Amino acid sequence: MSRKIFVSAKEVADRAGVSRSAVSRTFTPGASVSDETRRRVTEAAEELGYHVNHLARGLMRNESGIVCLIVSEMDTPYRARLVRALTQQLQVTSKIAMLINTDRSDDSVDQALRQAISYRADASIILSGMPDKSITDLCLKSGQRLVLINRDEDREGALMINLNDRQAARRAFIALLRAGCRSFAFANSEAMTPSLMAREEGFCAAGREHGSRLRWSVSARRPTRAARCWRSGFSPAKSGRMRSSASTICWPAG
Amino acid sequence: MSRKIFVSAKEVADRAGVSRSAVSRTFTPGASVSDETRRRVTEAAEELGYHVNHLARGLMRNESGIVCLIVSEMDTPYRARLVRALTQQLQVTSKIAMLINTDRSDDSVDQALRQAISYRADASIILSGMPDKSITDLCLKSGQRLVLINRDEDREGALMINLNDRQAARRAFIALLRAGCRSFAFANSEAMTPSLMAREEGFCAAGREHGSRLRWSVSARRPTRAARCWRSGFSPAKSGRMRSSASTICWPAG
DNA sequence: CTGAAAGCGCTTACAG
DNA sequence: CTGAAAGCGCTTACAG
Repeated sequence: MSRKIFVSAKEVADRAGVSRSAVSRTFTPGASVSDETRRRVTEAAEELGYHVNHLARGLMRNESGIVCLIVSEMDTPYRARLVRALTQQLQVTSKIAMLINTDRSDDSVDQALRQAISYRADASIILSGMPDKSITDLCLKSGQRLVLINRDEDREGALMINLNDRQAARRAFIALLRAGCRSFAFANSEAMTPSLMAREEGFCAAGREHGSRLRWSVSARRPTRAARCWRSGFSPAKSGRMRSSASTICWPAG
Repeated sequence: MSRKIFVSAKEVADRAGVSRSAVSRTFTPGASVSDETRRRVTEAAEELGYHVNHLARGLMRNESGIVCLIVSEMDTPYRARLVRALTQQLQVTSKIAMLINTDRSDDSVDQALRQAISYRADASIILSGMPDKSITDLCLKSGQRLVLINRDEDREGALMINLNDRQAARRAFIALLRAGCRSFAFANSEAMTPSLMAREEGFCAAGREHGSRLRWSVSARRPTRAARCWRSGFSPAKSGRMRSSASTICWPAG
C-alpha cells in the first residue's frame, strides 16, 4: 500500500564513488574524512535528496534523539506555553519532542511511558499525572531519563522540577497589595493537594503579616459543596459559597 | 555515558524457550502463533519488562508510526486546541505525534520537514508556514503523506484542509445580528491574504443583505498605516485608524 | 505452527 | 583517511 522509498547511504556512496562508511562519516560530526571525500558525498547526497535515517542511526548509536512530553489537557494556557518552550529548547539541543496526550484514565500515563520506551526515547518529561513506580523504575533502569514537573510524589532517580507554591502565592499577595488592593479573597479547591494548600498558606501568611483590614475567604471548587470562609483578620468567620470551576483563583475583592 | 540497556527479543526468546521469530510473531497482530507459545512469550516479556523496539520495527516494516506536527506559536488558543485534538486522534489510530516548532526564519519549515524525513515519519501535518516546493516534492516522492491545514498555496499531491473563510465570516455576522447587535465594525489586516479578504467579503456580503442601518469599517493591523474605512450602507466613507495587533477582529461597535 | 536465515539502514572498531 | 565486516533489534518469506 504505502511504498516508501527514501534514498539510502548505499546509493549516495555509489554515486560519489566511495564506500558506505565514507558516507556515514561525512554525516557524523568529528569523524575523519578528507575534504575531497566530504565534498563528493555532500554533493551526491544533495542531488539525491539523501537524509540519514534516524531510526537506524538511533538503533546503532543507542540514542534516538527523542524526548517524550507526557501531558494532559495541553491546550491549557500554562501547559501550552510550557510545551512550546520545551519543544523549542529541545530543538536547540538537537533533540526532538514526541508528544503524548494523557487523560483521566488510571493507566494513561503508564501507557505513555511504555510508548516512550518502545521508541527508545532518551528522556521523558511528565507534566501531568503520575505513573506507577514499577514503570518509572523500568525507565530508569533501562537508562531513560525521567523529568517530573510539578509532581507531588517522589521518584528516586528522577529529576524533579517544582514550583515553590508558598513563595509564589506570597508574591501574588504582595503584587496585589502594591497594586492598591485592600480587600482580598482567596478561592481554593477542596482537593487539598499539597500544592493547593501551600498556596493558601503562603497567601494567608503574607496577608497576616500585612495587617488586619483584609477580607479573606477560602472556597470550594464545586459550588455545591459547603465552603469554608474567613472574613477580616484572616480568621474563619462565616460560611459561603462561590461559583468557580477553576483550579485555584485569587483576586482582589475590593 | 548513557549506558542504555533495554531488554531485547533474544532475551525473551531464551527465557521462554522459543525462537526470536516466535517472540516477534507474538507481538504482531494477526501472526500465527500457538496459544501456548504466545502465553510463554507474553509471560517472559512481562517478567523481563520487554517492549518491542519501534525504531527497529519501523526500519523493517518501513513504517515508523510517527506523524510530524509542524507548527509555530503553538501556545496560541486555536493552535493549542488543534494540536491537542490531532495528537489525541493520532493516538487512537496507533500513531504517535512528533512536534516540531517553527519560527519566522525562512527555512524553518523546510528544516522541520527534513527532520520528518530523517525520522521517516509516515506523514507530516503543517499548521504554520509553507515549505519550499522542492522539499514537499521530496516528501511526496519518498512516500510521506503531507497534510496542509489552512495554507493558501497549493501543493499537488498533498491533502489540503481549509476553512471556508467566507462562510465562517458570514456566520459570525448572523450570530452577532441574532444577538441583537445593530452597529458593526470589521477590523482587518493590510496583509490582504486570501483568507483575510475572504473573511472580509463574507462579512460585508452578509451585512449588505441585512439592510443599511449598519456602521461598517475596515482597518489596518498597524495603526501607523492609514486605514480604509466605510460607514453606513457598507460603502467607503471616511478614513480612520484603529489600534489592533490581532490578526482579524470583528465586534459589534454599538 | 515454527525456526534458521536474510535483510532493513545505519555505525564503528579494525586493519590497512 | 579509507573500506570490508560485524552487529544493532527487529520482520518476514521460506522450508519444514
